[in-house]
Amino acid sequence: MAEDASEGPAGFAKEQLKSFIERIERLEEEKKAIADDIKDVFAEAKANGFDVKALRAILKIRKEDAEERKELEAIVELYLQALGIFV
Amino acid sequence: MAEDASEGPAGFAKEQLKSFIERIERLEEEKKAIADDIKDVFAEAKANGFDVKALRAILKIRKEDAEERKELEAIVELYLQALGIFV
Amino acid sequence: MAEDASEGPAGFAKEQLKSFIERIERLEEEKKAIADDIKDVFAEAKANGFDVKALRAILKIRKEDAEERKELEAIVELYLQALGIFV
Amino acid sequence: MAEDASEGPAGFAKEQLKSFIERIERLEEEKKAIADDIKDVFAEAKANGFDVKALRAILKIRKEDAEERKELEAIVELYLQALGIFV
DNA sequence: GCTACGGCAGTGGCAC
DNA sequence: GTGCCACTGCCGTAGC
Repeated sequence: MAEDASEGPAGFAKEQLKSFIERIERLEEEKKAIADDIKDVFAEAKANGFDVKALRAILKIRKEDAEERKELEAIVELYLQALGIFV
Repeated sequence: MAEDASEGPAGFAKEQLKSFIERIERLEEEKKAIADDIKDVFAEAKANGFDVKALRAILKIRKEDAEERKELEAIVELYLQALGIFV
Repeated sequence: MAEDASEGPAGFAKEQLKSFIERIERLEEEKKAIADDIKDVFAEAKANGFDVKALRAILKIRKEDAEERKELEAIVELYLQALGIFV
Repeated sequence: MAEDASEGPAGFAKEQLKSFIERIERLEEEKKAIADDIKDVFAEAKANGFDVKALRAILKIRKEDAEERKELEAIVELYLQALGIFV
C-alpha cells in the first residue's frame, strides 16, 4: 500500500485535522456555556436590585488589583535578583 | 433593630453582593481556563504542521453553517406551527 | 469629457487613493523612527548600567497607575451620578 | 565623600533613572499621537468611500516590496564587495 | 522565528 | 426601532 493509513489521498492526516477541529469546537461550546452562566448571574443580581454596571466596575477593580499585586511581586523578585550580587 | 440581619449598615445585602461577585469571578476563572485549553490545542495542531489561520477559517465556516442551519430549523418550526392551526 | 478630472478609467479617485496611501506610509515611517528612538534610549540606559527589564517594569506600572487613576475618576463620577438623586 | 554627587543614598543615579524614564514616556506619547493620526487617516479614507481592509492590504504589499528590495540591494552590495577583491 | 501582548474593528445584547 | 456598551476575534507589534 502506497500510503500511510493515517493519511488520506490529500496527503495529510485527515483524521488528525478532524480531531483538532472537534476538540476546539467542544471547548468553545463549554466556553460559551460559561459565558451564558455569567450572563445569568448578572441578570439574577439585577433582579435582586444590584446595578450591573457597578458590579462590573467592582469586578474590574478587583481583577486589576490582583494583577497589580502579582506584578508587584514580580518586580520585587526582579529587584532582589538584580541586587543578588550584593547579598 | 430596624433592619434585616442580612443587611449591613450600608442598607443593602452585603453578603448577597459578595456572593454574586465571587460566583462571577469563579466562572470567569473557568472561562479563562478553557480559553487556555483552546490555545493549547491550536499550539498542538501547529506543532503537527497545521496552519492555525486555516484552522480558524474552517472553524468559522462550520460555525456559520451551524448557525444558518439553526435559523433554518427555527423558521421551519415557525411555519409548521403556523400551519398547525390549519392542520 | 464624460468623466470627472479627478477620476480615472477605473471609476474612482486614483489621486485621492494615492494620497491616503502616502500619508499613512509617511506617518508609519515617523512612528517607526520614534520606536527606534525608544530602543536607543533603552540601549543608552543599559550602557549606563540600568537593567532594561526593570525599566520596562517601572514604565508599565506607571502607565497602569495613570490609567487606573483615570478609571477611578470615572467610577467616582458614576457613583456621584448614582447618588445625584439624593443631593 | 564616598559617593558621586549625582548618586543618592540608594547608591545609583536616581536623577539619571528619572531622566531615562521620562524620555521614554515622552517618546511613547509621541508614538501614540502618530498612531492616532494614522487612525484618523483611515477614518477619513473610509468616509471617502475607500475600503479600509483593501487599503491595509495595499500598504502591506508595498511594505513587503520595499523590504524585499532593500534585502536585494543588500545582497547585491555584498556580492559587489566580495567581487571587489578581485576586480 | 515564535510567543505574548495590546489595540482595533466587527458583532450582539440592552436600555431607552 | 435606534443608539450605546460590552464582548469576542483579528491583526500588527514588541520581546525572548
